[in-house]
Amino acid sequence: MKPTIYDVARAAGVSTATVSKVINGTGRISDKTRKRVTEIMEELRYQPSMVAAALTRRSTSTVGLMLPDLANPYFAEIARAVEDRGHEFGFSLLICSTDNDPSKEEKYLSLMVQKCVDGIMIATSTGQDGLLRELAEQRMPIVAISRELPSLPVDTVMVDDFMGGYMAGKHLVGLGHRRIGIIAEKLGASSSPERIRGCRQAMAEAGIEADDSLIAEASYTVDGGRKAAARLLGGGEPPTALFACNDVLAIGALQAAFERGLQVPEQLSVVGFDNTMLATITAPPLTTVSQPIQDIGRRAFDALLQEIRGEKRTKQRLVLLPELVVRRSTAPVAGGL
Amino acid sequence: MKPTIYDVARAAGVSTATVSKVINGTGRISDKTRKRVTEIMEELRYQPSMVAAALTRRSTSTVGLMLPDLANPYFAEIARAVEDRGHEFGFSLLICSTDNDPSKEEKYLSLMVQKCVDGIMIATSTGQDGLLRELAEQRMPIVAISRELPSLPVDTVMVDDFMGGYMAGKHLVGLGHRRIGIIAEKLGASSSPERIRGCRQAMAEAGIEADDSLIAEASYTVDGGRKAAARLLGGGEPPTALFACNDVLAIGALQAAFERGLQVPEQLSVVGFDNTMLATITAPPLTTVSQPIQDIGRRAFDALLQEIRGEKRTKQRLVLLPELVVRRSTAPVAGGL
DNA sequence: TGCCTAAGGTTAACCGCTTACCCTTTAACA
DNA sequence: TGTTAAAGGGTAAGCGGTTAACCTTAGGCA
Repeated sequence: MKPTIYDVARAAGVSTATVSKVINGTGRISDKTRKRVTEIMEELRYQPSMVAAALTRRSTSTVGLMLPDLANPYFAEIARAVEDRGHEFGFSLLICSTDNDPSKEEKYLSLMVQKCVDGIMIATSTGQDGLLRELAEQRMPIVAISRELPSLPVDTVMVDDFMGGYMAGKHLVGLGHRRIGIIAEKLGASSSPERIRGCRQAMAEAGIEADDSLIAEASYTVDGGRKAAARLLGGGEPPTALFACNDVLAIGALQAAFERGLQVPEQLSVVGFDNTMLATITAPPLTTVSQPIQDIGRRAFDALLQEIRGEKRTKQRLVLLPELVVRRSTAPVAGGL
Repeated sequence: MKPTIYDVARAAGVSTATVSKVINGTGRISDKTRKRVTEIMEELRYQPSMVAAALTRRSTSTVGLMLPDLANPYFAEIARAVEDRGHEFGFSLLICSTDNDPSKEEKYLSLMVQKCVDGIMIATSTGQDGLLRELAEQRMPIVAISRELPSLPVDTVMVDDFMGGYMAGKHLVGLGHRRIGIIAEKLGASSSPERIRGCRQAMAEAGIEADDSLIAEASYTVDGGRKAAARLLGGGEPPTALFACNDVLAIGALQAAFERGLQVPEQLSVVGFDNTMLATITAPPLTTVSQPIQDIGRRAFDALLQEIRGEKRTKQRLVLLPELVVRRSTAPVAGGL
């Protein structure tokens, strides 16, 4: 049987209170006693039970992380960043993949409450009513990552999607493109609309009229991107450049181009978004708008931690700047400027 | 304040024991009482605390998952598979990325013990002494995923690495290749050696002599693979085919080929291993040995669950068969057979 | 010498559930 | 009518820690 604090106390000839104080470095304990207790703990290979401690402390040192799919590289990278930052402060993670399924969201949210997480990070577009709203109103620490939960009193850490879209658009316009297709995620609550708006702003500044026939919706998969791109490229007057609202979709676009025998970037430029590791391994490597994923994960955790510790009075909204990473999937429009 | 079981009991005019029985469906409770208690719980929005329950039940319904890096697609996919299977049975996951750093491994192992996980899944090559051995000997449920822990009494779920290597080798040999370079992970305890052995077996059967100058070690990154491939391709009599011990390394090989101006597959064939999503997005798409990742995750969890429930007497070693997925990165050797 | 205080511990209640065991009521049955 | 037993629920002792409050001792100081 695993030794308990009682075993340690008995062996050391002290009370459990003393042992507890030694473990936590609280209270006043003489060096002599501290040393003896420490030795006994070592000897018994004692590991304090965090679940018992959690019960009295009313804190589990665990935070929940809800995301659409852990197998998606973007979210896996986010999760890793949060994990690392959390561990630095002694927190561990309860990760749940929702597949953007509202019923799973609700179920996992409830799980997190039952497991008594100290706070929740949400990287999934989610219903803003039901349990989540209830929790937010009860002041459960919550931070939204990369997606907004506009009607809820929670912290938000995200990238400037509009600016990112603008950068992508500007880049393409600068290369002389005037027919620019856009591939967007389906989800209403996703970040695509802002990215699109940004891209169109850049186009508008160059005097290019918005053309809704140049926007295609896709499901959040490579294949979704491929099909959407195929639709755009198969149209009457096909675009010379494609802006995909994330790297996964951009990869689909690359594939669609390949299938039509279009050279990238000579005959078609492609820009992605996120700058996941995927962008570095495509051929050609993908020009993309880079999200500071490490930073997002870290800041999001830090914000949550402040909430947990009650160090904050007001909800904050942190918007980080994206950066354009030019690789080899974009080039001046065919035929020159 | 969150309502407790006492609040529910009081409001329903019953004892906490009764409420507990209603929650867990144990004991004998009349329909009338059950209904009343259920209604009160709903009304109070009561969520039972799993941490309190864990303390008395001595079970947290949580399993630990140790892997090298959650941001690595292969492990992210494993994690996702385990997560899904776990949730089916009411278990959640405590994920820790070790970066193959022995000190982190030890630290996270200790964390898992303190958090009282019901079992541990290890997908990281790890020191087999220290805490892990101790736990294994104390019959803590443990299963090794994809890597063996030979000297420890634990269950193992893995793919037949030898066979996978053999399939890759056979495929290349069948295409007429005779100079086949191999890119291996560095780590001693990794699965590379078996994969290499399999590949060489296939070569030997074709009458090709082993040539150690055709093996290059790489760190587990795209860049590592790129450098290793560059070394092999830069040699005196360069190989016409490359077998990389995983997809990440294979992608590096693809890049190295591109840099040298070698056409894949016309001038160089490349085979990977794992069949992660990466293999589908490279250009050309990667021929690779497929691991049944879903299956591995699922089986591994099932084995662990059996251990946890004490339904098993003997340790088992489950070896799944890989499958060769031929895409477009391999072709008959230049110059024909 | 007497009083005060700091140092170093101890006591015991409590955290929110679970569960072995016990008690009461009622119906069945001989 | 008395006996049993099943049904339905209550009692209370933990689970392994934490912590407020309290106790004891000894040194400092007037």
